[in-house]
Amino acid sequence: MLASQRKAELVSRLQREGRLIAKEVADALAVSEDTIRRDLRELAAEGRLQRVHGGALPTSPAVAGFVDRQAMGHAGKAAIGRAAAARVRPGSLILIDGGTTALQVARHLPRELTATVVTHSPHVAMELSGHGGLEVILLGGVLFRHSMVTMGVQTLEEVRRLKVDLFFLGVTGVHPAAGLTTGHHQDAVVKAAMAEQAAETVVLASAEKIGAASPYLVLPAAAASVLITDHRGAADVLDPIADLGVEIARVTV
Amino acid sequence: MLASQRKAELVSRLQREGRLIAKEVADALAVSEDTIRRDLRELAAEGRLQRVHGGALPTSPAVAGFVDRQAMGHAGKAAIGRAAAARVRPGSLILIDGGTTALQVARHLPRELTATVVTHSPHVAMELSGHGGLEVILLGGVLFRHSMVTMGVQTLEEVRRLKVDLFFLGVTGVHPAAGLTTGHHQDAVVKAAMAEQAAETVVLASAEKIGAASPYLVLPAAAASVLITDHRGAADVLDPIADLGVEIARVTV
DNA sequence: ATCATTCAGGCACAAACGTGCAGAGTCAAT
DNA sequence: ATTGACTCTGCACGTTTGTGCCTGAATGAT
Repeated sequence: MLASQRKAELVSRLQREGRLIAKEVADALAVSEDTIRRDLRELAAEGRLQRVHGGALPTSPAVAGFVDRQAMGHAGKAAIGRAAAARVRPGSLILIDGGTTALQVARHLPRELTATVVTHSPHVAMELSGHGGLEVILLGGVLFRHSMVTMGVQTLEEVRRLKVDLFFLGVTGVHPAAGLTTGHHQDAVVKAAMAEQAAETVVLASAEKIGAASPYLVLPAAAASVLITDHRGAADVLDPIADLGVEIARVTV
Repeated sequence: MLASQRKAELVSRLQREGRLIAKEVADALAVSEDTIRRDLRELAAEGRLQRVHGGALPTSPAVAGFVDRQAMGHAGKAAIGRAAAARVRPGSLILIDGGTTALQVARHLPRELTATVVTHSPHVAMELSGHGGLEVILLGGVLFRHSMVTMGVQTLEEVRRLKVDLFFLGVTGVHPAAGLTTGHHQDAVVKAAMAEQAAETVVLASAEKIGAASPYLVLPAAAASVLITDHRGAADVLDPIADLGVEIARVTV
């Protein structure tokens, strides 16, 4: 493997995983830790990542608030994203929600995958611009700053014209009684409309969202096909949801 | 084997495998590494690949290509962007094209400006997410990788519903006879539709585009209201355009 | 406070590099 | 056919770069 190729791989891994551990990647790429450390040092000098003891972290880029959320709990979200991406079948039509967890799904779609991806998140769309095999369709509408997705009647109208195989839904609360919830009214409406058009809805929920409830209902919990989470607590929190017929997929960081 | 034939083979291999190792291909093509190195050096000089220690890598397309273009000639484009942004009146409804120059317009919009911005570029939309006073409307459609804008019937349909005050148009050629031109058919159609809906069309053209012509016509030069450029050559290149009734705004870096 | 891990810098070796040069081939003019 | 100019290729040379190992210092966890 070429040195510069290895460096590119490091950057790409960092973006996908949200962190790098020198020892791990040295092992994975079959070179010495010294070499990795040198690479990391040089990449840090170029400002392409931030060096920390034991490995490296991303250099926080542009959109501040959004990125902050991205940094927190990144390892778990990356694992959820990876597990979710593995469920996409070649040739299928999928819908990806906005938000940091859904963005991780986009990041983990295989480079060679051939499929059509619909999203209302410009962030997701741009992330996928590097995937040559994908057709990316962006839903229009009014840009909603907090979560960086488009919204409004235009978005709704476009969603309602679709019929997709798989919808990756991000929510801020998953509760057996309160259902799948989010913090914004309009957001809830759009998400619900998306789920309506999908054969299967895959819910992405990092650990802290399990058992939580936000003000606006997207769907009753039973409407989900699969729940992917990195929750590692007692099983009894998830059992009531499983009892509703939802497949629970637990991932580990 | 002919030298040029060998070079073509190198490029094709690189495309297939994503990387070239000098030693490997020297072996495979039964020539010395010196010869391969020389070939790679020349191909790199032509910009057909990127030379690295040990071999070569592709000049990364898609995102990288876009970023590269962003880097080049940015001083002039920034000045154009600033001058263009100054023309936006508070409370107006404006349309911003995709492309690197148009992105500079977005960058230079005053932070406190209150207005509505419509764009088909997710890049522009994200750039504007920091401007609290703006309502940002993103046009949906199929994402076109080369210029990172949405396209297709959906985009066109949405454009045709609009009536805007100002349209900032980016083109790759400005010529008194050939008109305002761009390198892609669909792109030209969308740009034309946008201009159709705008009371005024402001053309953004960095110096190298003046006097140039690309294959697809967007509009006749006379259809522009204003041309903003950092061209500093003899005035006689711009005079024929001014004679068509187009206001010429020259900026300096 | 102790101990394992991680780090930067130095060293040595191998691989890859650029350059200059010479032989082989091509081409056009004679 | 011969000549001379030119290009392409491989080889030899000394230089640069990348890598792994080592050492002593720094860091973080216990």
